[in-house]
Amino acid sequence: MVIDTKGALLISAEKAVRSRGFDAFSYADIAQDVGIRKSSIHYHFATKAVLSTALMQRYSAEFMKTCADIDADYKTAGAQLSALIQTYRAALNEGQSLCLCVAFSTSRENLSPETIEQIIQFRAMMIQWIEGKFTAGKLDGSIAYIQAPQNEAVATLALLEGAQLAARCQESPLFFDQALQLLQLSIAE
Amino acid sequence: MVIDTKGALLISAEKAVRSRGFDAFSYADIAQDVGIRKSSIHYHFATKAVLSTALMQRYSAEFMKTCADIDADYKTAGAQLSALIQTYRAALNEGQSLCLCVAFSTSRENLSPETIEQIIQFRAMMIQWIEGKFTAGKLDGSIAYIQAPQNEAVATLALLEGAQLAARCQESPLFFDQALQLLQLSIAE
DNA sequence: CACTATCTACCAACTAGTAGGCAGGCAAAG
DNA sequence: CTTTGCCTGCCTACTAGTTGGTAGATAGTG
Repeated sequence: MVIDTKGALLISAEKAVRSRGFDAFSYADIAQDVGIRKSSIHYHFATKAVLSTALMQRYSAEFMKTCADIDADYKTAGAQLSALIQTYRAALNEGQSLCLCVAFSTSRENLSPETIEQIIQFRAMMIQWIEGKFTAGKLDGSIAYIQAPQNEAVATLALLEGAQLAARCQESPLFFDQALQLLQLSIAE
Repeated sequence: MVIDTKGALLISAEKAVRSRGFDAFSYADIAQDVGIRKSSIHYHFATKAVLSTALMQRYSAEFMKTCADIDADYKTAGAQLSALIQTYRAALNEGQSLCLCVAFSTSRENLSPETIEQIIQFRAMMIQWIEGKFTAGKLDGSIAYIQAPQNEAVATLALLEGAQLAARCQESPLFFDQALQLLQLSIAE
């Protein structure tokens, strides 16, 4: 076995949620994709809620790692923030998919409390990371002066997510680039 | 009959889509809400796709009217843009619902081509309206100077929609206000 | 023997959508 | 003025397909 079934299920489910949304993906879809029977999924993930939570947990952990990699690979706060924007742009997959967090957010009412809690924590983590970049950018001069780093961080996350939504709507990353252009311009790498 | 059934169905369906998402609302839900049998809906809207298109059409028309009202009620471009922000905030309904356009966007893959076309047109209309405010704001001095009105308009729509998503995530308009604060500050009413 | 991971064969509930009936209103024909 | 027939708007009863989930058997492995 090259990749374990549990992992394959998570990969398939994440793809499904990000491209079709939480309410529009079914066990049948990912079972076929992975190549096992629908009922066998329950061995790995007892309920859909358990799967969702595992999905968000994995996504959150991987994104934290991505952020850590960015911190290590880029020197200035501006370059780091710019790398995050590129990460969100790449996640778009030419307008085919969304950030898992965005895909989950619209389906809020049908999610388990645990999954919602993880989305909230993910957002909080992202806002904190972005805020850190604004604060650091003020010191190293790599980001144009910002008065309220926290509000600006919340706005930046909203902008990134909204831009993804816009790009997906038109199935083209053009709108993402347009929406992010002004933020990019305020960054001196 | 105080309100006709067709209208009642549209109202109920819009509420359902905006609070639960497109894929999570069913004919059974709105039938019960309106007080008729599930199958009777098909008399007014043959398929779900027809209903969706009607929904988006109505929404689009009403939003155009709202924009026209804003143009009539407020004098400066800054005040007009500010009124739009307030409209989006009110649509949040304390974090319970989203703009119909946002609610539809995540479910893109399951929508009919006609509905998608209408969403694209709605977005184009909004971007044009916002861009007009930035251009006018430059002239009447009610909005801080902006170099690229079109890109800024795309960014503003993305910010509004992303902020709605964020607020809904936490079921609180707080994040919406935080995200929009900086844009608000650049407006001198 | 026990454990892991999968299978087949179900289930009840729900999905959008269809077929055909029926009550009441309205309008033209007698 | 009444009869006839169509139209509107809803109904009951149904279909085929899908949903997440369960029960129990089975094959392979240590």
